[in-house]
Amino acid sequence: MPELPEVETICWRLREGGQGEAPLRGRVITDVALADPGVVDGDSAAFVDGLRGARVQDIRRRAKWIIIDVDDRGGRRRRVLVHLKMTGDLHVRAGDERPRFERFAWELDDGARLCFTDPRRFGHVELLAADDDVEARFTALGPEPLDETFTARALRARLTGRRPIKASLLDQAVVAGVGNIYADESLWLARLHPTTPTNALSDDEVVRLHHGIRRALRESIAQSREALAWRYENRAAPSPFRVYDRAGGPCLRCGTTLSTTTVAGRTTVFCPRCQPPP
DNA sequence: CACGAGACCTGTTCGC
DNA sequence: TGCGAACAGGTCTCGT
Repeated sequence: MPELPEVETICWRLREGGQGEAPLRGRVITDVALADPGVVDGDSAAFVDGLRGARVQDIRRRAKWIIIDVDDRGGRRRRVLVHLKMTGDLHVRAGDERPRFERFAWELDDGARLCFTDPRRFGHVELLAADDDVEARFTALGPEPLDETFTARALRARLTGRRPIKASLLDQAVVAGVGNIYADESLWLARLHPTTPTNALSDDEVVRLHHGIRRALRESIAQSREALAWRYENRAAPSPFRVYDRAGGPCLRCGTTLSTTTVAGRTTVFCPRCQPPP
């Protein structure tokens, strides 16, 4: 499921606790339960052994990656990278719970467990070597769209080629963390048709797109509880999204029926009136 | 080189 | 109600 706002919210939830969960920071991993060794990149035995006795120091996000800093039982700083891909989730559960689709879990010193669940098994986890440079893993990623340094000018500089603008938004080297949902949300806010050639955007359109990306992501993080509840628990609740999953319904701005098309192989929803073809 | 299609997996939803 | 087909938020790899 997760794009930048959902991954950000999961990191926040793990860091701060809440919703019945205790904060993960400071917990010691007493054991590792590996229900599906296939989710571990690299040596799965080293993953289990390297984390046993480790203490969690921090949980961070870069693009759609979750980075967990731990100090292993020898006191060395190690990093765990988790990518949730389409259907992964990471959450703290009571010690006696065994969630459906659990792939691995860390048994914690307070009796709880950090569970990684993923029905589709696209997600992966990796324990980096002690001397591995985390940042080096992410050099191909574009800027964080919510950073102060991500300006309209910075966006413009990366918008090259004549592929559809939606394909560019899905490219993690252009903007890190945007996926199919927030690409559609951003383009609707910017009133841009998803197939507009990237290099045909005017300066004004780039400014609108820059604004749309940041607004869509910021507002989703702010409403993250709703978004998560909608995603995971209650599809009957009102959709927190402006166009995603609303095909066939009315545009929230002009009432025109929202259309779908396929761009870059992905289902794409847009308003044919607010977002006229290029 | 740039771009799109296919592959990776499996659960859920849709249509007959 | 049952069953197969279509579809799903991401990212790599490969072929054109």
